[in-house]
Amino acid sequence: MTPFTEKVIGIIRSIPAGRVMTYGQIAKLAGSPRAARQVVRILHSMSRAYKLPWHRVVNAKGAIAIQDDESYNEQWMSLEAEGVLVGLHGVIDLKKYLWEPDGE
DNA sequence: CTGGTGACTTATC
DNA sequence: AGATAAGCCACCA
Repeated sequence: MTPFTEKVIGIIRSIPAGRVMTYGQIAKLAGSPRAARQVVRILHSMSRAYKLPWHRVVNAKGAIAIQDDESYNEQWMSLEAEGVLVGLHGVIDLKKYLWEPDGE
């Protein structure tokens, strides 16, 4: 367990319902602006153990990044359930839903 | 230990 | 604007 991991977990846990964050933002807030991959790995790895809202994390385009259809569908449903309108391509309107902790 | 990969991002061409 | 390269670091073979 590294400090980076703990930060990432804390950041993801702080994402309010109905809002999303990008991997890049999380990585930057955690201390490594280009460590988006680690965020992904941590998320994938810890979401199950820490009950993290991984469905509130999307890529830089504001789209669902998952490759697995089942998980993709699960994220889609979770977002819709929180009031986030997801496009048919899994694209989310970042201008509306992107949560910036600094601008909170 | 070495090497390759990944639910990604940003900068350059 | 689409394609390429480099960066990041944990995990698995």
